[in-house]
This record gives sequence, structure tokens and C-alpha cells, in this order.
Amino acid sequence: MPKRAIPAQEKRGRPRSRRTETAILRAANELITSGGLADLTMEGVAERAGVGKASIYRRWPSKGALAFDAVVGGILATQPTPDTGSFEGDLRQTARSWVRSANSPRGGRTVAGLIAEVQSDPDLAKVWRERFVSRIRQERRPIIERAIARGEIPVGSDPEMILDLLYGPLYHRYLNGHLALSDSFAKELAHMVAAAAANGAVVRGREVLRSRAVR
Amino acid sequence: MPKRAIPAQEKRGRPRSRRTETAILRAANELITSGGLADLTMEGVAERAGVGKASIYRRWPSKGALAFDAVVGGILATQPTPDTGSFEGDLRQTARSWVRSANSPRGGRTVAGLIAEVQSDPDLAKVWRERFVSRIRQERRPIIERAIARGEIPVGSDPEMILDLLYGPLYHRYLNGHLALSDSFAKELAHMVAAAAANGAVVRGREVLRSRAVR
Amino acid sequence: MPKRAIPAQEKRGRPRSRRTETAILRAANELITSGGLADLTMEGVAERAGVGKASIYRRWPSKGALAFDAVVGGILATQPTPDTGSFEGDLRQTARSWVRSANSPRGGRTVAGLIAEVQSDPDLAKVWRERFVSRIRQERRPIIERAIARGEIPVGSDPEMILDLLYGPLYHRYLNGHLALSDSFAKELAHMVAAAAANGAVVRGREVLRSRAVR
Amino acid sequence: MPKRAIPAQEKRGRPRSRRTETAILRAANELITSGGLADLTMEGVAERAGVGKASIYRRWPSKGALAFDAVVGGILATQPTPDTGSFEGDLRQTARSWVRSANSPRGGRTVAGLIAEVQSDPDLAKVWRERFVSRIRQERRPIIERAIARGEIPVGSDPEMILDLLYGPLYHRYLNGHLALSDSFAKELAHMVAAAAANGAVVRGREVLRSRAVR
DNA sequence: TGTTAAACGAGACGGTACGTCACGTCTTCCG
DNA sequence: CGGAAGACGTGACGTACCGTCTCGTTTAACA
Repeated sequence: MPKRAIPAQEKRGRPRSRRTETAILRAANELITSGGLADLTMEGVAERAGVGKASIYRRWPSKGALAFDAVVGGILATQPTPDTGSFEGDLRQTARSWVRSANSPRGGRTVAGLIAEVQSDPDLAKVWRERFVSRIRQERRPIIERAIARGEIPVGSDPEMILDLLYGPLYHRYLNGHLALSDSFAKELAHMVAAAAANGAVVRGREVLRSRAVR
Repeated sequence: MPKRAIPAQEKRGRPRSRRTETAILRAANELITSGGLADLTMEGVAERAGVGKASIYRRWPSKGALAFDAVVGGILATQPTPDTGSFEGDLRQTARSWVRSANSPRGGRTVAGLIAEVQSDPDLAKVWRERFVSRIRQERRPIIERAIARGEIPVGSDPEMILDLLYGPLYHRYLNGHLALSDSFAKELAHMVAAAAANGAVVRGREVLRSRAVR
Repeated sequence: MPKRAIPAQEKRGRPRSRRTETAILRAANELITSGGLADLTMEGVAERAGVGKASIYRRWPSKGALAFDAVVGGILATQPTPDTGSFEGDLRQTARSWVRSANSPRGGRTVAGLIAEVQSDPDLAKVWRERFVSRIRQERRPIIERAIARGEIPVGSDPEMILDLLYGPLYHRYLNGHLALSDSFAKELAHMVAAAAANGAVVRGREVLRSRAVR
Repeated sequence: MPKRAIPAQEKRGRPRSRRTETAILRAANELITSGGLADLTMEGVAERAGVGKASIYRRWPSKGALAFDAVVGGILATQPTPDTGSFEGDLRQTARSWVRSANSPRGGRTVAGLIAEVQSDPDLAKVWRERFVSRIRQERRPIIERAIARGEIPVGSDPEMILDLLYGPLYHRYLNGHLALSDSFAKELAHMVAAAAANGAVVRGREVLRSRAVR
């Protein structure tokens, strides 16, 4: 977890330099987009940033945490929540822009590298969940809420399930590469998810689908 | 890619010892289930197997390839394709047994480690796709075919899409950990996928959903 | 060399704090006697003294210089020049008390550490010579002068040579550890040095032995 | 302690390469003679020798141990035991050649650096005593034995004391630098030691002076 | 008595070297 | 001649201190 997540400057003494931090983040970002997260080394970042290794470790406990901060802001910025006027349109738009960024030659595999990193670093996993996955999901909730308000899907539809139904298949193809992450896949996926949401919940009547957060 | 995939023993001289191979695979398996794939080292395997490092590299080109062979057979064996008599029942059964093995304390995270490894090793990625992902998907196709035969879902339903709709959300929660991989999630997911398959394709008439394999 | 050797307070502003200086010296002393000079670090001293590193560097240019000031005063104080009434008695007394302090479990190796430090720090070497070695030698000269006055050794005996003959073997065993620094060694050494001083110069007649200081 | 002191090749597998060892020793030697022992770094040696750091650590546990092996052979070779026909002549010759090598601009301070290193490394100290100090002393014993045989000094004279009387003052000036290590000092020192040996023991009659080795 | 400049504690900074680890390759000798 | 043993060069790791520097905060002497 990046230490800057703890903003309190309790101690006296020389404060952390913003210049140093920016230099590190920029260097890390450049190395990641040019060579992938596997080519990122703390020594490489230190050298390119003109910074001592200790200055990196003072801020980030691991390569993954640094990569996260170097990269996630940019990713989040390029993925706004669409509002097309229809549920399926919103889903389609969301999937399409996700597919596009996953296919981008520069940085398209960055998220894959981060997810890989997350699998062996519990601390990073927590940050990943809270500051990336959950955050995007939170941002996307209005899509479901508006769909309910419009009467496109039943009241009580489980937003978590709907989001998993949308993002799950996208990430699945992204990480396993068994099938193309094409634009048409995005379109058809959106259609299927819309159908599931519209009809899936009805079968169970008024009952609300529930999923509980874990950990 | 494990070289034993090339079974031909062209050369003369002493053939590769099966005992050596088994010892390596067993050692690798033990290390993976006890400490996770991140703790697996070639040196550790060599020592535990009582084997020279060269004997490992003679057979497997990378840690990931070895781990794959050490682990995938067992995983495949524990995930038979169910035949419950109904589409949703088959999906539910599939999801449930997947969830169960993902939650197993020993080895539950092994697949996560392999997927992580795959992200930075194109050769391994190919093996992973062909010998794990695609293989399981192939094995699961009868579920869809039987559902079509029973008339539960339209003729022309895209099996790839249906499988992605099922496995995608499972892997999504498994790798990101944002929500619990519970039994009830498996049940509800199966329900939603069934609803999508039953209604999604219908909306678009007779048109067949298509997805093309990539790479 | 401690900058406090230059007492002039030309500047305005807050003067150097005596409390700070004492805290540093005490901390250094404690660390040296507890762990040897090799374990002494500027950061350790700063922390233990509750002092900024800059406050140390403001006063002492190097670890060795600080150690010197932290330690030498105490050493000099415990080694008075004896006056037993005979030349050999004085030598014996000198050697014995030297041996005793070299064998003391706390601090017995401190001088060894300082001599080690001195070998790679010319500035410290100068301080060491002028404020420790030469000072002790100066203090011990009365032993030789009284011996001449008593007629125990020839007029014109070289005090430098005699002191080297006494201290040389002591330090030699102390630093190399090839033989015990025992009390009986001190006694026998004193006897040999007395014999040398009484007879060595005589052989060469009235000629005065000379040695010149260097550097 | 250099591991090559244990010559037994018990294990199988690739044996230590002599080429690597020589390269390391040569690199170390060059760095020491060009910059002093304080400038010697393991990384520097590795780079200059074209060798991995691990290959150094595999053989020598510390910088001091490496320096010892890189340097001591050459030193021992340049200091033969003289045989001039007289006790004082032998002592003088010994002291003179010692002085000369201590004053040599290249490598003259190397022994000082090693003695410094020895003060904070007990393992190295043992090697130093056994393979340098004691060894030279052993080689010099014939000087005393021949002097006894010639009747220049009493039977039962303590060779350890005589050697300390000779080497002690030399090392004392060498390490402390309080007075010049001149040729004339060597001469006068030899004279004093001869006088002490001739007269010192006599005073105490037949009694044999004794010193016991320690540790 | 208020101003002011240096000393203060704290600790961040760019560095260097440390000693360790695992990599993938290469070499030796045993069976 | 296959295979265990393990040495090899490589390169990154994370740590420890170095000596310098920048913060705000005292604090004593000057004005």
C-alpha cells in the first residue's frame, strides 16, 4: 500500500519531496509502458528517476504498489461511465471502451501485469480491490440505477452480479487470450448481460439477489 | 512448453529417466501446494527432487511450464462435466464445483498463480490456452448442446459466449477478490447465465452469435 | 578533529549547546564500550543522543574524531606516570597498568579500534599522534629523566627509543594477539627494557642516540 | 578464513575454478596496491576480475580474508631471514628490510590496513596470527638459536620476548606514525635489542624467561 | 523587548556497497 | 553417456549508513 495513502504529516523534519515522487512515478510509468510490468525493476526506476533506491522504498513497499500508483490514475481517467439513455447502450459503451484500452499496443497489457502481481501480494491485493476494482464498480452503479428507474430491469436487481457478468467475461478473455477481445464481442456481451438482467431476476419474483463482500 | 510434448526418442544412448521426471513433478507439486507458485524455485525443486537443475531445464523451459505440468492434470481430473438433466442444473453444478476447488485451502490459489505466470510468458500462455482453457471449454460444450437439444436455449446459441458468461464472473471474483466466491453466488450466477442464454439470443431473432478464436 | 578546538564565537545567533555536545559524547561512549568501535554509527549516536545528525557533523568531521573525543579523556585519566624510585620499577608499573586496562572486558579493545580507524584517516591520524600518542610519551619522559639523574642509565639516552622499546611490544601483542598480555610479560618486558637502556647506549660510548619526529 | 585452506574436495559437481580464483586475487591485489585496503570493495573486485560477487563470497567470507590471501604471500616472500654471522647483524638486517618495505610507496601501508581489519574480525584475526604473525616469528627463530650457539646471548633466552622487542617498536612507529621509520632507527633498535638480550637475561641468572601463547 | 540568525530535532535526499538469492548455463565426475 | 552436483556470470533484491540538505522550531545575543 502506498504510504502516501496516509496523508497525515505528523512528524517534523524535512517533508517528502513532491519532485522526487513525481520523478519516480514518471520513470516507473515510462518503463512500464515501454517494456511491460515484468521489465520494471526498482533499480531501473531509481536510475531513470535520478533517485536513490531508498527514496522509492520510503514511499512504496513493493514493485507492485509503485506500479499501481504509476498507472492506475491514468487508467481510471480514460474510462468514464457512459450515459447513453438505455441500459444496453450503457453496457455496450462500457464494454467497448474497455476493449479498446485493453487492445491498445502501449499499456494494453499493464492491467494484466498488475493482476498478476496482485496474486502473490496480499497487501497489494487489498489496494487493488479498494482503489481500483471497487472504485470502478462504484462509478458504474448509476448504469444499473438508471436502468431500474427506467423500468428496464427489475427493482432489486443485484448490481454486483450485473457488473460481474459484464466485466467477468471481458477480463476472462483478456487474461486467458482464448478468444478475441473484439468490438463485436463487446456488443454481444452487452446484449446478453442486458437480457440476463431483464429476465434473470424476474424468475425469482420479488426476491432480491444478494452477494456479500468478503475479507 | 514441456518438451515431453515431443515424445519421440530419436537419439541413441541412455533415454530420459522416468524416475527423474516423476521426482521433479512430485517435488514441484509439493512445493506449489505448500507455498504457492510464487515460492516455487527451480533450485528448490532440484534439491527436493534430488535432481540436477539441468535435468529440469532439459525437460521444461520455464518455471511456469513445469508448474503447469505438475498441477494441471490434477485440476482437470477434479472437474468433470456434469449432466443433471437441465441446463441451469448443469451450469450450477459446474460453477459450484469450480467454486469449491477455488476455495480449497491447499491449492486453491494455484490456478491464480499460473494465470499470473502466463501474463509474462507468451510460450506458456499458448500452452495454457491450448491445454487448459480450451480443453475445459471443449469438455463443457455438451452442456450447451444438450440444452439446445432439449429446447432450453435457441438453436445457434453461441457456446463461447455462454461459457465466458459462466467462467468470466467466477474467475473475476477469484482473481480480484472483490466479492465472495460463495456457493450461493454460483447458484445465482448459473441462474443469470441460463436466463441470458434463453432470452438473449431470441431477442435478435435467428441471428447466430459469433466469436472468432484469436492468435 | 573536533571543531570545538576553535572556541571563538564570532557569529551571532544561537551558540552551540553544551547539552547537545555532552549527549553526543555520552551516547558515543556507551555505544563504543557496549559494542566496540566497529558498531559505532553516526545514525546510532544521533538516535541514542536524541540529536540530529547535523549536530554531530557540526562538531566532528568523522566517526573516528568523535570516538576519539568520546574515549580518549577517560583513557588518559587512568594511566598516570608512576614514580616508584627506580627505573625498572617505573617501567614495570607503567607496563602493568597498561596491560590491565588493555585486558579490561569493557573498553579494553577500544584503543585497538581507534588505531584501526587511524590507518585510513590521515586527519584523524594527526589528532591521534598529537593528542594521544605524543601526549602520553611526553608525560612519561620524567621516568627517563629521573633514571638519568639517578645514574641508572647513561646521560644522553634516547627517551624515544626507550619508550618505543616499552610500548612497542605491548601494542604488538595487543594488536596481533599472538601471545598473552599477561602481568608477567609486563614485568619481564620492563626488565629487558631496563637492561637495554642501561647497556645499549654504553656500548656506543658517549654517542647520543637520535630519532627525529616525522610528518 | 579462506576456504581454500580446506583443500578436501569431498563433493561432486563442478570444482572451483582456478582461473576464477586467480582472477579474483589479481584484481584484489591491484586494487589494494593502487588504492589501499580501504578502497577495496567486493563489487570492485568482482567487476575488475570479470566475476560474480557470489564467486568471491564462495571462497572468502570477508573483505579482510580476501585481502589477506591477495597480499600476504607476496609480503612473506620479500622478507627472508638473514644470516649475517652476528646476532646484532641479523637483527639489523631484519629491521632494515622491514623498514624498507614499510616505507615502499606501493603497498607500504597494506599491512597497516590488514591489522586494522583484523581488529574487528575475530575469524580473520585467527588467520592473521597463525598464517602471518606466527609464521614470520617461526622463521626468525634461527636468529636467536644461532646467537645462543655462538654464545652471544644466554642459553634459555626467551625468543618470544626478543622478537617482540624487535618487531614491537617497528610496528609501533608504523601504525602510530609518531616518529620516522628510518634506516638509522632500524640500526639503533637492533643494537638496543641485542644489548637487552645479552644483558637482560643474565641479570636474572639461569632463570628462563617464559611467555605462553594465548587463545 | 523585540528582532534575528544560528543551532536545533528530525529525517528526506542521492549514493555506495553490502551480502543474498535465483536465474539459466556450463563443467566435472560417477555409475 | 545420462545425470547429480554444483560452480559460473549475471542482475536484482532490500538494507544499512554515509554525508548533505531542508524543514519548522527554539533560543540566545544584539539592537
